[in-house]
Amino acid sequence: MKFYNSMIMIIKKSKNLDEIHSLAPDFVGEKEWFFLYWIAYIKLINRGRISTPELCKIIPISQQTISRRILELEEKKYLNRSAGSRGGDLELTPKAYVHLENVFQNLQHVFSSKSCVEQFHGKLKTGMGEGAHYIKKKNYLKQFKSELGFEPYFGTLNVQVNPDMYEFLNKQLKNFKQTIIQGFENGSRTYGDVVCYFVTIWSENKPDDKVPGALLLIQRTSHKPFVCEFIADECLRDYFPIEDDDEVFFEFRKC
Amino acid sequence: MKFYNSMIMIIKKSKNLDEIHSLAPDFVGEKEWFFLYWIAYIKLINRGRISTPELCKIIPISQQTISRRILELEEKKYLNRSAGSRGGDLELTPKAYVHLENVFQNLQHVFSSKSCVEQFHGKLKTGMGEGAHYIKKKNYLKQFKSELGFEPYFGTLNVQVNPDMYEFLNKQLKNFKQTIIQGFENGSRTYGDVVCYFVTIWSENKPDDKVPGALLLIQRTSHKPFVCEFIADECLRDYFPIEDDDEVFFEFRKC
DNA sequence: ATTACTAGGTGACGAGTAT
DNA sequence: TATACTCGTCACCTAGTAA
Repeated sequence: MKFYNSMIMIIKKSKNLDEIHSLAPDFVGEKEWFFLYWIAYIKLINRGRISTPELCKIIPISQQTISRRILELEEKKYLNRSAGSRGGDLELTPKAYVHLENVFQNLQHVFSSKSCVEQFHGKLKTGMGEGAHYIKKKNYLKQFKSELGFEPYFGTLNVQVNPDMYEFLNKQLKNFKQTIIQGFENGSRTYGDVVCYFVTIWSENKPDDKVPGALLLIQRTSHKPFVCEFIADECLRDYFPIEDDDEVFFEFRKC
Repeated sequence: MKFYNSMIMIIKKSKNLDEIHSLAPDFVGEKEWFFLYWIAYIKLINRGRISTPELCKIIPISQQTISRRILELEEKKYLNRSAGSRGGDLELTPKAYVHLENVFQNLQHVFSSKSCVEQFHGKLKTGMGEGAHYIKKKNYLKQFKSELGFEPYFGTLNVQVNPDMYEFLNKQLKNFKQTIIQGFENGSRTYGDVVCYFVTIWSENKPDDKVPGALLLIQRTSHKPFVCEFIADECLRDYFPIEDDDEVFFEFRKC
């Protein structure tokens, strides 16, 4: 239980108002925390005085509420307004930074634990055959076999994931096990490196039949955003079987 | 302006409700963000199913509101509840992690900018003379002179800062310029290393007369928490002059 | 211009309770 | 046990406006 304490800077509300004040005269709620966060961030880029109408343009609350919130937080010693009225220079106290830092540290834990999202999914789409074009090259093929442990089927499985998932996936990629297939030159054309991530793939049809494969990041292709290309040692379309717009699931294999 | 965008995941409210829904059907407010944050953190330590009454013990909101919030966030595709009712296993979607990560990244900016708090202050207190005891040792004295550029006055200035400031100061210390004075043995006793941070010190009396000095972290002393010991090349008590409980200000010299 | 007070309307919270 | 509904209350937010 004490483990949770650092996370919760908001003491559980009680029916008795006096009790709140004796327990937490400097109570900070969600809204107040965000206000401090906004101010801290704004101070990074805009040092100096900011008026409440200016803040109002940036922060999604009204000028009146901003004014009230500043007064409250000043009262509770989270803010100092060095200059008098007329665009006073807001400053967060160390007390405020301690609150921001608590959340920051917890978020560090969240994002440093690699597997905060374990499964990804998307819809099967028909690719342009670009991926297949690459895979067929003997030079790549040899490396696939040695690096991935299988000789891939001559075609890629194109899975379109939603933008948020794609964004998150991209940011998390660095945490996952990868291998790089070296590029090469073939007369006139240059074939770039291919980054492969080790994944397992499955479909709704056979949720317990997870097939090992690889997610490819072909460096030089202009592959559409939000589409991931996968390879495996057989034709997954036939294996599962699946068709366009069917849901495809995948997860990264542990390092 | 576009610089601000990543910070604001809460679209400014509008009078027209329809407008909100067309602009941001998946609006996440402060409370909702914190809810996702709490769930993310709880999932780190307690993988598996959690019931709403259990969450209620941890999160400072009622079971009813937790239930309602889960439904809302499920509706907006921030949460998935894999199992049916009866303690369903909550899971954040990548969309939710993107929101958490935005705030996380902004906090990284806040805390990586070294000088988010520039000035510290506290009240002058009379020390136990422990600091002075150390400074008098010739072995330390020599090093102070070479490392700090001055021969310190035979006594430390003890400044008591409030707990929040002390906590924040401690966490931020690693960002500041320091030098280590090597410890030594003197027959029976061992004198530990002393970490010195380069600071400037001033008082309310002479706000423009900032005196260079050093903040000492004497490794082996059991110096009271929340008290910082400073040295300078003269007796600061007489120089300013200041007495017990007077406010003393200090800031770290830039690297 | 700015800050901040008052007043009024609304949305959110939690108690009680059905399922 | 659990989840989630209804409903009364209240806190909070914004508009208007004073200073």
